[in-house]
Amino acid sequence: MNSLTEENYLKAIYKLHEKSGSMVTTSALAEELNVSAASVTDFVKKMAVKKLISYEKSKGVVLNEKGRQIAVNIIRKHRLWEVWLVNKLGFKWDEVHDIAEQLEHVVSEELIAQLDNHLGYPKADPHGDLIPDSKGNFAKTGSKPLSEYGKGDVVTIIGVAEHSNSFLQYLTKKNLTLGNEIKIESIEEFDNSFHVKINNKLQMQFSKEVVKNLLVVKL
Amino acid sequence: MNSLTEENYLKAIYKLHEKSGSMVTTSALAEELNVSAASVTDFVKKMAVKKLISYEKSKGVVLNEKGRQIAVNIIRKHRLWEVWLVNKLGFKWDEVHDIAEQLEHVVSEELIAQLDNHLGYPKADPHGDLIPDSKGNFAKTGSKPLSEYGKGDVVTIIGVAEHSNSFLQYLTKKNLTLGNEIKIESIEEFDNSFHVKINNKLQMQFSKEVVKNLLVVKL
DNA sequence: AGATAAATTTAGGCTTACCTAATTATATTT
DNA sequence: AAATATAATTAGGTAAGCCTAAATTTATCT
Repeated sequence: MNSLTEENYLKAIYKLHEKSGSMVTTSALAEELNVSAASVTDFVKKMAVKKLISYEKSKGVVLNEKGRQIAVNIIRKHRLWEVWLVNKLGFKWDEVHDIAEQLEHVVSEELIAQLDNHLGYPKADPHGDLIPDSKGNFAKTGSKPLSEYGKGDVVTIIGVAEHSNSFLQYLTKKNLTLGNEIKIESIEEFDNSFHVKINNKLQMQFSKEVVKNLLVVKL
Repeated sequence: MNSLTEENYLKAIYKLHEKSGSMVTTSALAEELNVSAASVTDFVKKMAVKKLISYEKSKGVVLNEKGRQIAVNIIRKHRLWEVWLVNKLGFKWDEVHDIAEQLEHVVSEELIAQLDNHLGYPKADPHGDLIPDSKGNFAKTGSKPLSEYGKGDVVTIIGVAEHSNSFLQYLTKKNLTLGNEIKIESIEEFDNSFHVKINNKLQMQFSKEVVKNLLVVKL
């Protein structure tokens, strides 16, 4: 019924909307999907006819409920597969994205239900991203970037806001993983870098790029 | 590089060649793939240009080494996924084919290697079909249909020659599974049905369709 | 062997998802 | 507000994978 391409468009619209909070532009979609803007205009018109999205000429698109439902379901599948790849097959968190990108399109409600069960109904994927339930609802965690906390705060890493290999590998190299406790010792005024203490032991320094992309909760 | 369609053609050619032992005809492929004969003619010509197969006009096609390699690799992936679905996710042997049909096209050497390891390097799938190794070699079992044995023979079920839901469900209903021992008590001359004893306990009768499709080995 | 049936191929078209180049609409400068 | 830059759309085309109908080849029957 819905093609691979359609699923990828819906997922991309969802993702870009999360980031910007507003309508998703033709050029943003073209960039995200690596196709020309002309192709995007073409395709979104077709999706609008199917009522998956609302399209306002020259303005952009937003997901309709129907489209959101599909998008969230793909995200659910993607994240469950990532958990499987890491927890059951032994992949690293920076190795699973491309494989999950393929697996997420496999169609079988039964399969996903069984997989979810096999994994013990995980709430989050290996990067700390929440896994929506089969109805499309996300649990809320109240996580914020480390950058929003200040001197003296003690927080726990529960996710990342950036999924590039280079960032994930940086964290791995520094032995930083989800669950680590961070105490903010001081903040450098000049470059907004953070002096922190990890698990009450190791002293470290985080650049502003790092603190922006570490998602944490206060205990 | 190779499209979904191409993979399905190669797999179909492999399968039909296994069955007939000779060149695979246009009409057989059309039937297997649910497309028109004209589409098959078109497509096999393109595959021949890529040297995946040899195509003789109006005669049919055979796989080249390159095409066989791809076909066997897909079969390997299909069967490993079936093992996973049954052994890890709890599916029944008659429920896994369609899902494995999708999973087999996921591209990642690493994934398959890890999956194989996760499953303990199985030699056969849930239907007893052999799983080729990563080089494309099959272990040989010397299994034959039960129909080739005679009165007094004692054999063990190691696979099925027919994968339809109706046959698999028939076996399930009768509580017959791989590993069961069959003793041939007598053969009915009139309709070639077999009187057998299962695991030295249960008396049963098999029609000639059943005995043809049960693959067994003699101890 | 000649006639008929069956299988295969050729010819011409369609749809999907893409493209480039040209045009139009929107935003940003000056 | 006019000029310019940027973004979006329209127009026209392409390749992949399919189709039907017509033509051809191969097989089968008397």
